[in-house]
Amino acid sequence: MSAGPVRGSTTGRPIMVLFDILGQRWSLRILWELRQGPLTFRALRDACDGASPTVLNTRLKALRQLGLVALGPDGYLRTADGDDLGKRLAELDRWANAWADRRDPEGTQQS
Amino acid sequence: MSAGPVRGSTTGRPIMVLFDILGQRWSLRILWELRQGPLTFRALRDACDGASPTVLNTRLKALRQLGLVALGPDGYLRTADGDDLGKRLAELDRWANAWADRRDPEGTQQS
DNA sequence: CAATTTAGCTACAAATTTTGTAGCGTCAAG
DNA sequence: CTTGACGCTACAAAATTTGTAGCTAAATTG
Repeated sequence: MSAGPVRGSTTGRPIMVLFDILGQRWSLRILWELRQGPLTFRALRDACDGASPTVLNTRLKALRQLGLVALGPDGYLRTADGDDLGKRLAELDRWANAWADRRDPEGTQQS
Repeated sequence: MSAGPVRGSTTGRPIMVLFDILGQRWSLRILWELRQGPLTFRALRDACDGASPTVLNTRLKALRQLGLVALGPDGYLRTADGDDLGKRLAELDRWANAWADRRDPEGTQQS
């Protein structure tokens, strides 16, 4: 009943469970892109710079198992918990903007 | 002047820069483990379940470039910004605990 | 001074993850 | 019946991560 290579902590500490999933590519992004309502698998893929369907599906499965995302009639959407977590990401967005400003007040970026 | 395979977004949006680094294994964990003061490279390695020195160093380099972590006389430590970000992780910890409770009120985990 | 310890960090092959492209099976129009 | 959109799988190539060994430099010990 073992299921392949073990990744991440086995302690069961909630924060570690979270780190395990969020520390994989696209997890944070998926949660982020779902902030304004449901997206179909394909729309989500597009929103995520065309992440491969393989990873996308793997992540969605994991996020669903953790009860953060669900698949509804209109596509994938965040659950209440996922939305709650998503709000933290919104705060992170605000923080990141201030942080970037602190590091580069002029905003030296393309376009 | 290109530097190998490109990873993550090139938009320069701060939140994406953050997602890029945090969405790699060990990044969140490193920031987390540094919450109570400096740790030497080796101590940090131990704290992170023995993450390989290769990745650890790669992450530390990136985190230093982003101004989130620095190397002081007593080892690695979070900068003011890193500490600021770290506080969000502490909130995330609290959230994660409540979340886990919601999902499993009995707390079916070892010790 | 020489031996030991501790530090940060590099080398490198094996293992695992991620990418990119193609396409399947289903279902609802047209 | 054809078309199009849906969720999703297959699979090989490319990139990342792991694990172990060990290097160089600076303190510390004797």
